[in-house]
Amino acid sequence: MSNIKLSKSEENYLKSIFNLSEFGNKQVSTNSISKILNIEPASVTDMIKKLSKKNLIYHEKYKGSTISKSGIKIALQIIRRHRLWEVFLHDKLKFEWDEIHEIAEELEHVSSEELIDNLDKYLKYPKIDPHGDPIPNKLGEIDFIDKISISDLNINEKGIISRIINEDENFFNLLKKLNIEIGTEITIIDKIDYDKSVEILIDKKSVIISKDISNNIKITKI
Amino acid sequence: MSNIKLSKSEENYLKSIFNLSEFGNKQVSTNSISKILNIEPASVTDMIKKLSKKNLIYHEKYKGSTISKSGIKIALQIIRRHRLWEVFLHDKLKFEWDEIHEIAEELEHVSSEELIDNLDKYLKYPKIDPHGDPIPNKLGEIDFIDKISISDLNINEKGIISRIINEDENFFNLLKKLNIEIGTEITIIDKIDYDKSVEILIDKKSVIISKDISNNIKITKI
DNA sequence: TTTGTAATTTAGGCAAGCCTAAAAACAATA
DNA sequence: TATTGTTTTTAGGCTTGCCTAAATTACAAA
Repeated sequence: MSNIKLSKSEENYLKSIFNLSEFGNKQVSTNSISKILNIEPASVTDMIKKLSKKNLIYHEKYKGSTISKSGIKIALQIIRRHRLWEVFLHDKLKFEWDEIHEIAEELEHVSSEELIDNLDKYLKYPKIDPHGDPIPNKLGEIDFIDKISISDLNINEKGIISRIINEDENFFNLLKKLNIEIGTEITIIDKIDYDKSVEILIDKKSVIISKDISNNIKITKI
Repeated sequence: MSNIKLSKSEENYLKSIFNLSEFGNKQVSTNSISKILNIEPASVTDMIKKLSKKNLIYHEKYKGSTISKSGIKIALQIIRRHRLWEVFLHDKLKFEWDEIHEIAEELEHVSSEELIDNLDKYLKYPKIDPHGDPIPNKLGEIDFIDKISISDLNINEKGIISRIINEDENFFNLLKKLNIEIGTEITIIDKIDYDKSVEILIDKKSVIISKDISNNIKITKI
């Protein structure tokens, strides 16, 4: 069917639009795409026209863009490639958690389907990437595990860190310092109303983390 | 020093020029580059100017191009990336010998030095790729093993297949049929003067291979 | 309802990498 | 040496993906 080979740029736009649309449900503004990709709005408009013509997105002038069914399908494949490469870089090549994103950003555009399928097999069909994000399978199916934030737990409840959203180096270093990684068990000790920060127990040590930090860490309640 | 990031195109030109120059020793014609890359001579001239300005090659108008020291250095790094990916694709992802070239052609342009070094380590610092071609190390050093063709052996002499030059699918299928791969031992039974074909013994079976085929197979004498 | 501001689009331009057609240089040989 | 054919270069053009500046539209507040 739609086996059009997309350019690296087109793929990046499509992926960004998909991400901004929250799995295809929201209309996406030209400005938000511009900000995420660091490309001027005028250029974004150009590309929007291009992707519209290919029926990968729908666009209403001055209103915003919606990603189409086939657009979603392709976006999920790009995300699949990205996350599989992240697993490879982390598990096999022993890259640190914060170094993998940038490299995977390049590798994801190498578009051999067979390559990705063989990689998937080689990695034993992983379900999540090193950040805890779910990996779409060959068919684009993806586990939407409902994840909650640390601040959603009540005092004395326990959870396991399951996903880390922010990907930058400083955030990574902080987590390292706090001994937080995917799989770490935490217990809520206290919730501070004043600034919405949370006191949690990790490895028998208690730390207070800000609202900003806890928002970037998803957990599974246990 | 020269840590200029090259475009995919520039890298491909540089690699081709290096290959055509026989390790930097020969002047390369615009036409030969054009043929290898399937790009019109006029466009090749454009790129030659660009690479000259960057001092990666020297160019004498209407005469030809020579690759520079720094050009060779970069070309060897590109070749290193290519061959390491080929090892990965073949050994780890279990791709067939004839499928790896095209994919490696893409992967070689992902230009993280750390990625390649980690890959190298992960693959346990391989010395040759699946075609038997030597892999340059991090410093660009490469084993120039003097390899001879099948037809260079005399009757009754033995050799081990050490390098297969032609990379296309038909050639691959032929080799498969003949049970020829890297490491296979052969013995020369007869050399036919008429068409320079050679009769060889493989796996206790004798076959006659044409000059064209034997030229594409290098061996190590034993 | 008007008006000001922010978001978006249009218009025109630019670099990279390719192309074709034509001109210039070189090489081969009559 | 002149001629002919091949190789290389120049000139001008096109697409992609970006840019800036200016025009248009949407929206919110007065």
